[in-house]
Amino acid sequence: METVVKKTRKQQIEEKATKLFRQKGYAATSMRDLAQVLGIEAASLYSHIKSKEEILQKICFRMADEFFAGWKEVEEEHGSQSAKMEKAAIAYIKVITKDTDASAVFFNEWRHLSEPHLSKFLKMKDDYEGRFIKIFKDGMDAGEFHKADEKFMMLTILSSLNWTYNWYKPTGSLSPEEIGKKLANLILNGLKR
Amino acid sequence: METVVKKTRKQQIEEKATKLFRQKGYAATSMRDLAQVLGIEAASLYSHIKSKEEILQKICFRMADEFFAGWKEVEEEHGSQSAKMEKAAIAYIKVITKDTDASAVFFNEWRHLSEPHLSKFLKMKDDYEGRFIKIFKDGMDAGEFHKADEKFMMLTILSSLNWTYNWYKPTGSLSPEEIGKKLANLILNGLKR
DNA sequence: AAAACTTGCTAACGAATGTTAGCATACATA
DNA sequence: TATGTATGCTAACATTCGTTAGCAAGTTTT
Repeated sequence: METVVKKTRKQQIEEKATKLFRQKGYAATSMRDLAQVLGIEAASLYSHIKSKEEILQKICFRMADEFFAGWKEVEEEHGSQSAKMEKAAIAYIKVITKDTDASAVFFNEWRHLSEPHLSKFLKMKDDYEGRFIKIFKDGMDAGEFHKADEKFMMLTILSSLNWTYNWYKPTGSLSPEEIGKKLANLILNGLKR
Repeated sequence: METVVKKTRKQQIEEKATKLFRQKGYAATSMRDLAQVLGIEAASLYSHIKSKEEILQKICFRMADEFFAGWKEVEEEHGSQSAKMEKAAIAYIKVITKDTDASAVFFNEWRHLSEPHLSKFLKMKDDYEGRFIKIFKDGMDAGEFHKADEKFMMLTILSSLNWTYNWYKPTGSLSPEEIGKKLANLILNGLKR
């Protein structure tokens, strides 16, 4: 006997909007596009939401919150920086794979946020990236990693992790944990054998 | 004595459009925005271009052509797959860093191409990615690389390379060649020492 | 000097945009 | 039974969109 969780209309709107924002981009998605997918009129959307941008804000900040929540697991790791790195990758990939549509919007559409939301968003992004940088820095200081520009490292590695939303399929052979492990391993040990 | 190359109005339009498409996205950039940057009326643009999308097409396919042209250098390399990999990374980064604005548009705005341009574009993208995949496959077959999913590899590595348009500054300390080398090295040998 | 090309303008077009006002119906709660 | 809440409609709004028509002036080529 399955429990059917009743989704509010507002939730349905946000879900469909997320899909559309990913497919066509935020700016190219009209409220009439969105309404059509739901089988209602565009004006009816406004019984449930305040504005188009409100939906984007919800998506972006919910994702941001989840990334920060995922970092808890990283903080519990007190071993090597490599181990920390792996934990971070796994936590990150878990969040992305849970909702690839929302991830795509998070990564690509945040620039359409208006102030002050945009500034708040960018501050959170900086904060998060800083945590990654610290792992590299600590690893280098401890002699565990090659000496290198840690910002360069962070950008390179985060870009690999970020990209997973583009190809991850829940039906694929790799679980999110496995993907995180493999990516961390590739980054730490390289391609060569 | 410097030689001033005269730019046609059409070239100026394409340059400014590239910048705007990168900043605001294709869909969110209006012809009036573009005209304003150039100090003319929106309607005047049409003395030089056929449509808004024509500009996007120019940008996307010029970049694609440059990536393919850069592959010539890779084909001249007949050493190890690692050496080939490095050549490919360098060629790739050279193209990206030559015009980061156009690169950003190339990577993020191609979905706004209409048919049949979209299909042509995707076919070129597939072709190019296939060439990268082959390096990994050959490297694995030759026992030079760890055994792994080569498509996974390609996606991971290309995403790192692609991302450079986001942070490269011509005034920075690293030349495009150096960046390509460093990235290839990071990928091949990993972070660990 | 004539023709062609470049560059720009004003005015306007039809379509699409996000959003509001005002109203109606069903359903759950008091 | 009365009331609030969720859900939806039609009609319309002001604005913006990409684009075209028609014209004019300056510059280059013939």
